[in-house]
Amino acid sequence: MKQSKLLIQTLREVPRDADVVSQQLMMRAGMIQKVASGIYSYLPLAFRSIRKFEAIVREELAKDGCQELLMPAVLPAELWQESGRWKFYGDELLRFCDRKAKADLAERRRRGETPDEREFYNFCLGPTHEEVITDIVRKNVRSYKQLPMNLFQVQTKFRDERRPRFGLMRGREFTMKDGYSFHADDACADRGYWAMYNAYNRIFSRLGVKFRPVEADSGAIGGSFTHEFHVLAGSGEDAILSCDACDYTSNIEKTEAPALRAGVNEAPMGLRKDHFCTPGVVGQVEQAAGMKDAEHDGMPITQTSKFFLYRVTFADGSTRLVGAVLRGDHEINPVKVKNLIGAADMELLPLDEAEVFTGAKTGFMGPVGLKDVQMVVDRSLEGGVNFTCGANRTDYHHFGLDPARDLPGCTYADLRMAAENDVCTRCGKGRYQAFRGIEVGQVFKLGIKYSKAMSCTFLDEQGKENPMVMGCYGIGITRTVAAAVEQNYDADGIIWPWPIAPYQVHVVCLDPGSKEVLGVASLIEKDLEDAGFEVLHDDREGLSPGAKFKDADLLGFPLRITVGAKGLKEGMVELRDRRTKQVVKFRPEAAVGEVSVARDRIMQELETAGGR
RNA sequence: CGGGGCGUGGCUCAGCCUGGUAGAGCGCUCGGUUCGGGACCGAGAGGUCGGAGGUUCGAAUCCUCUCGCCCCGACCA
Repeated sequence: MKQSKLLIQTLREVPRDADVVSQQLMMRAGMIQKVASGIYSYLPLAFRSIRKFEAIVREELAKDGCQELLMPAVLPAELWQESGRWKFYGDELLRFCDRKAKADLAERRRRGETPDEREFYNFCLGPTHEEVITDIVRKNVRSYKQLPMNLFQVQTKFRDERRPRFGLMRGREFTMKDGYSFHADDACADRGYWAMYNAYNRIFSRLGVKFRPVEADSGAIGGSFTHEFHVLAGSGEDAILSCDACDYTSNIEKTEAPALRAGVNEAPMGLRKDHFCTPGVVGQVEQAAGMKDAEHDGMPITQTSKFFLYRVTFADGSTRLVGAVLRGDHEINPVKVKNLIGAADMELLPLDEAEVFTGAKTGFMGPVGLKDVQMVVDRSLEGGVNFTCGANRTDYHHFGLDPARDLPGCTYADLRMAAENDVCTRCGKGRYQAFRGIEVGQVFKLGIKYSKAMSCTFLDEQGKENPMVMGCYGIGITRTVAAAVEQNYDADGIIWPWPIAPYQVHVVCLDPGSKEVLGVASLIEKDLEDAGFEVLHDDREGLSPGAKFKDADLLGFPLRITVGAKGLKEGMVELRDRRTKQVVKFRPEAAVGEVSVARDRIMQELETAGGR
């Protein structure tokens, strides 16, 4: 491909609204262009990478007998009402009405009524396709003999994010591979789950990026389990903890935190109310220092406590106040609290309400003496005594808190955020290491949530009707490509992993004005293409070598071949590795051999560096 | 949704405070000189200053409303 004919405009400067590296580089490299907030056009170079990643996904899924289909992007409200998600999904679901509903609405208005427009919405843009696929399967699959079945599509999805950001990584419109499996029983669904888990490992290994499968929170859906696949990158939104001794790797939202018992060797004292006064906003350090009496001249920070008041909402709509108590030096993990309570939704009680309820300013709220609050206590405090806590009186703290005595009926559980260097709860030997990750894939055992709600059933060997057991499996295609950039770049630009590089070799002709030089470059281009390599030939005239090199670095194809009059005087051209910057000189006719060797080396490096 | 910021040629920005009929750099076109890490000279094309209303003899500039975009937070997977 001749670069002079390629639709591309590289930018020297960073577009103002590009905030993350992948977005900056991909915009500067002329790969993507923003059309609206969170909505992008994929220009030819980006589209090539996207297609290549899709091809990897398709190939690996084919190995597991998955069948590809394509469902509509525009979905009728009825299906979503049937699963119950029409009400549940919130504003991320972009809803609208077709002309018929619009006419009905107009008619009602003409009659002077003021109907709620939202009630006329009868379609949405699909953010995911459980409903549609379940509808398809229930209409076409009746017998256990047809199961299991695994179906997927690669499709443009739309989620109306409140705040689109990070370019392709959190856009509103994006390409996703979403797959769904249907099974006759739980054991089969588990096998299907692990088959996809393995397929995803193969996919991301082939992609050539560093990644981790991590255990993730599955929300309040009981009995289900899930793994997320994360591309490791410093700019990742998710925190991941991974044991340095065993395989345990999990999203920090879910990571089990070891109980770090404190206050267990203390002689219990009574609860000393309003024991010390620390005017102003008080931190844990001041709390620790304030714990003084005849036996104690201050206490370690591990003897302090902190307190959070949440309002939780249950699936039936009822609400309750929940108080969570943690050691002062620990961080709360709200997901753990939510799951422990079994809440559908949970919010930190707004500060003004909390102050009215407890009668104290922030920093001085505590669990003692509050009525109608369900108390949950982190297990690090279990069996311990002589903690501090807020006194529910501004500027005052209690000393001598004994949860067992002072918080009757409280529940102990793991409520804190695990931290780097905590001892692993699985093996008890290793310690957690922290990573940042970009979630690019997820495998999820759905169970019978949708098949039950939508009557997706089959007849088993006994002729008995059962709901199918389902799994769902997603890969954010466009997000993965962005994540690959996020992980692979330097000061000069992108460094594409070979498997998804838009082109593999960039032939840079420094003197396209010279027939001889251009001829050699074109010959190399042809030889390489004939040998199966993907080549972009920078044959643009009137640019200085420096400008061409800068563009080549920015575009970041794995290999660059420089063809210039200077080198050709000695009969040589140069091959340069984008990542290592190493250069080898060779004769033009040896291009295919040199590039093949370089490719093999790069792929070798991917295997050892990528994946686990 | 709360808080903050920004909308001026394709891109990055100046001009706004203190109203007087629109600029620079990059990019693009043409001609010429250059040519191994973003060269130079000359000549050009390109903008209803996000939109609407108002104040004024006169608005990119002041006022009001509105739309869009970005950041932080909340939310979400």
